[in-house]
Amino acid sequence: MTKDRQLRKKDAIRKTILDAARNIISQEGIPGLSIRKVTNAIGYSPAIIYHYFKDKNEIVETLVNEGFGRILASVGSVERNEREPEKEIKEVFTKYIKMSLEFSEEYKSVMLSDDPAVLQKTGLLEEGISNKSPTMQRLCETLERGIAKGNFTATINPELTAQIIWTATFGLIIKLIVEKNVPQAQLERLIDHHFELMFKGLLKREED
Amino acid sequence: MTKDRQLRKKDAIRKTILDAARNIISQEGIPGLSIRKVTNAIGYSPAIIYHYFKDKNEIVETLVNEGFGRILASVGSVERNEREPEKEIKEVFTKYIKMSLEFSEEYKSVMLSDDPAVLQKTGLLEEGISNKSPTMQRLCETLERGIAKGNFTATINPELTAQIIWTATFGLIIKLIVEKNVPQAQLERLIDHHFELMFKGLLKREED
Amino acid sequence: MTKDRQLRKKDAIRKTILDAARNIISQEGIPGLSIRKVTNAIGYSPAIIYHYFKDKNEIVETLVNEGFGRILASVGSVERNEREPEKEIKEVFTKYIKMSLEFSEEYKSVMLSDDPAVLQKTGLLEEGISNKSPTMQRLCETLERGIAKGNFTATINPELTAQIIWTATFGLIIKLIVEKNVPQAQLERLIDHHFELMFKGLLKREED
Amino acid sequence: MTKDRQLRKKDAIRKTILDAARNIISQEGIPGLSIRKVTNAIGYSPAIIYHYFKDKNEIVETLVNEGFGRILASVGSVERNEREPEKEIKEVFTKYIKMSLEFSEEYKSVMLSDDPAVLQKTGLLEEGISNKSPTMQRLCETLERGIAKGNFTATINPELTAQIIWTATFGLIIKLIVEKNVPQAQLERLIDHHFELMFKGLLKREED
DNA sequence: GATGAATGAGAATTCATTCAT
DNA sequence: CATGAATGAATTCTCATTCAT
Repeated sequence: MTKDRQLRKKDAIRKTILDAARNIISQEGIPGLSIRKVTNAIGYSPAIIYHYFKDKNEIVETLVNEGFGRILASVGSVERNEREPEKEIKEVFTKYIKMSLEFSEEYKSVMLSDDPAVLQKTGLLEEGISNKSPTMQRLCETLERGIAKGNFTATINPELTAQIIWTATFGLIIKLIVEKNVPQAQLERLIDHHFELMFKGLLKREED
Repeated sequence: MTKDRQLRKKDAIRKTILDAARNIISQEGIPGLSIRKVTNAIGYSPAIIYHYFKDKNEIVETLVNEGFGRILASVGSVERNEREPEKEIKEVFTKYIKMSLEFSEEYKSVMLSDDPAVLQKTGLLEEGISNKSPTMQRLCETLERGIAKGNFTATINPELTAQIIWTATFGLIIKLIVEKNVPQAQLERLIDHHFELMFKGLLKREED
Repeated sequence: MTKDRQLRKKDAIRKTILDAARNIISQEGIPGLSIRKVTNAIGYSPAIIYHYFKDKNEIVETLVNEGFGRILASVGSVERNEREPEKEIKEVFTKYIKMSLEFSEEYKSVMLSDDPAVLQKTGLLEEGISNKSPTMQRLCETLERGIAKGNFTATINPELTAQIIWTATFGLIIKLIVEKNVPQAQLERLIDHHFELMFKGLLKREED
Repeated sequence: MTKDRQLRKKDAIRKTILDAARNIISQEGIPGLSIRKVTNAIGYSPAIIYHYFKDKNEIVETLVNEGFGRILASVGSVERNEREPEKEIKEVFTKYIKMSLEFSEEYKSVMLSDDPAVLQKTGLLEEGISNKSPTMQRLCETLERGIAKGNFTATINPELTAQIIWTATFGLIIKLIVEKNVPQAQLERLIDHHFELMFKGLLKREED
């Protein structure tokens, strides 16, 4: 119908706006985003924004939700590795690091936001989180599987360990984002060493 | 004499300004700081700021150095522990975590700022950082001592390990700050587990 | 259509702004020009300026080019006089003097500005200027023609001579502008005598 | 007396202030002069200025009068040259050019000021000026002497010629000041050529 | 004499937003 | 649907000047 076409067109323009905004954010960060820059980029006038979004904030929020979804989806797509759970963990987090760095500014803003609504999605330090957050649940399961298989130290507390692996990785990511210009080679050395350190404590030892 | 009193008064006002600025930063972050807000808060006219500080940047820098100094001082006060370097590390980082949580908003603002001036002091991912930053240097030395003593795995690269220990701890701190209301008991469990994980990878194993 | 009308309106406002700016410059000189004064004069808010001009500089440049263009156009309209190049020179400079006195305040502001952007257009003392400035080029050509024809002393250096004729005339103009109330008759006597001296020189000639 | 000493000291400080101001003006021009810069330069506080001068303007005026006096004095010191009046003229104006360039900013401001009080001293285009201004009187006398001796063309009107020589030289000076960075060699070529043209004129002479 | 403190006015820009068309 | 025009509030910073001490 005509309505359909209109809706589709409206969505297309929304997308154009979001694309431009995402682009600017990835280059200049969220504080660098301005309506003018967006409309300059897409060849429209500043006023048009308010036709498609309530205000600047709505753009940011939309972007943030989107980025979040994308990261979760990619992480969720990692397949179980029954035999070597540590490889599964490494794969999941490596993907996670990569995705985070790809959408670094969006990632930073979501993850560092203390807006309660956002925190409800991002919080993971509370006791019992593994029963609430699917992501943490899966990580815990993987850890438990590893313990059961004899790959991981039996003494660890799965949930706490999951939380610490997560915060440790999170620290690396954030630091990499903040320091922006870390050369590729150094970045890879850091990531490697990160897992090295995590695992050498995680894996079962002969003497245990 | 009078000069003394004047100097003290000048310092007092500088302090007032810094207090106001610190306060604003706590609430709105470094980008939220503006000369106007500061002078509104203290009931002066904007121009007076330039009587006490060269420019806005000098205020930010002063605050950054101050916060940094406080943390460094506390961390620096930890004594060497020749026999058990891992205990020294644990003590240093425990103090560091405590101090960071105490001045959490300032810590967050400083550590997450990508202002070049700030980054010059907070950056630590670059290769060779252990020759530049005294803090990283000490951490590296401790690691090397631990390797020499046979406490730490000989295969680790001290600088990279120092960086990863740091980023991992940093991630824990930031997450604790962002999630604000983590209960004390959970907080302590997390910190304990953090070191547990770090060390079990760090300590030398029999089979090595 | 509507676009036309809009464009015309936009141009009209640009013109309003330029008029106000020109007015202020006439009264207070280029350094006296400020965005605020302009918008106060036209009853708009300061921000709107940036809708019509990139920045303050663009206004100044536009004005400078405009004034310059007017003078150049009038000077350029003088026809070549092959037989008596000195008459051509006299005519060009007479027109130049007249135009300068007509837009005296703008002329003064522009010609005495040491703003680099302005100087780039008004500078003419540098060696080789006759290859850069069309005006100086034409003057040089006329001088060379005069030498070739045997009208002008062969020993003169065309570029240097062009520069000196220019500066001498410039001095007369500026002095006339500064002293404002020179009576018409005296003005004409001065201009006449100016060319007399330029052409014949002070020293007695044998043929006199 | 004590009063004497006080007065002398007061004068000494006035002089210090003026020195600093002169220095700043010669580097950054009159618009570049600010109370703060002056007091920074002399190690006093801004407020002290108002002890010795009514306001900023009084400093500028004092400087301007002083510079003017200096130029006149130096020009007045040129000795008469009975036999070759053209050499006298050249010497006077060469000295004048040199002095003007030395105190260029002050010179520019005085000479371009249209303040009536200043104009009374600087005006010289009016008919009969040679009976009012000592400087112009002397120049006229020299020209008349030159005519009497047979060195200068008899047809010239001394006063008008004096005025034109003056304005022509003035144009050269102002242009040199405005264009600031004219290299020394080019400057000398221009000055040479200036007198060449004044003395010999553009038109070819039979004796050439 | 001298000054530190303070200010009000003004400088150029930038930005999100509104509104009539 | 789209926009040009306009604004008010904000930004940092500079400057001449005043005044109590």
